[in-house]
Amino acid sequence: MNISEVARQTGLPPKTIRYYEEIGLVQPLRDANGYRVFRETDAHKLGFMGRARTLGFSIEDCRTLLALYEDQHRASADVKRLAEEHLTQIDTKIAQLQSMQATLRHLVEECSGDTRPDCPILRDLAKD
Amino acid sequence: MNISEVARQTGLPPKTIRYYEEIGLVQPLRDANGYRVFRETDAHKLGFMGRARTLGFSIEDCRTLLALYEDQHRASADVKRLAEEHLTQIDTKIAQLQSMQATLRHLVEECSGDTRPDCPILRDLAKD
DNA sequence: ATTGACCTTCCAGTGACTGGAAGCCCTATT
DNA sequence: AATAGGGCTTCCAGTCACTGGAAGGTCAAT
Repeated sequence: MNISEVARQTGLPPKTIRYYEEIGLVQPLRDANGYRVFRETDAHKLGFMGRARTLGFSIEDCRTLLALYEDQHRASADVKRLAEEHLTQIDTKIAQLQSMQATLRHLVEECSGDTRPDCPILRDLAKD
Repeated sequence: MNISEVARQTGLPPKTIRYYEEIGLVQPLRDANGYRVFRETDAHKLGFMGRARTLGFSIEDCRTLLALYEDQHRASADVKRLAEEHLTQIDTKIAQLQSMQATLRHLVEECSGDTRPDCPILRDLAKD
């Protein structure tokens, strides 16, 4: 399977797949012409990566998750802990964004948004 | 005013302040010994930057906001538009994170988190 | 033989810092 | 006067996860 076919199957861009090879996440074979040859297992790993990335896991977390996936003797507790830590980070991030959202929404509502220079948004940013 | 004093006043790390000078956001004076000398206006600009960054505006947006702030003839509509666009991006980001959060929360709940290898999180990531 | 779509590698850039090394400057103490 | 410490300077490299682009080899069809 060539890179574009794996890209189609996984939804990952070829560039990203090459990058994942570079950082050691997959080791496709090579054809006589130098082209990468992906096995089913490679494609599967890359699909796994793609879904884990979609859930916001970092590359290093994904690496760990892949290793756990491939370890028959893993404890689900290890997976769960990783997921819970990540979930906590997501919660934190959402809270931060919601705080920005609330402030900004309020300021935007206050702003007349006409041709006059007076603006509560700038006033807020310029406050001491 | 030396850099550490401005850092204290604005809450920005000295490194960040030097970086902001490097990209042309402030132009502090220089003392005979080469030390940066910040005026009140510099400190004020940096405080403005800090608050705008806290609201999640990109550096380029901050640059625009600063220019609008300094333009006596600005229209508040320009400020409002920028803020609204940014708000939309925040909304989008929150929605994405909430989607991750929901999926992950569900998976974490399903996972027994014990010593057995069976794990719905990995099953989900490995699905076709 | 040529076209055009693949594939390859390598290098640079993104955003917004952050860490660290090497070295000058200032003040206070010995 | 020498030294210790802290603060200041510049410059370089690293972060994260790609992404864009250049230069060039390969393949299938015309």
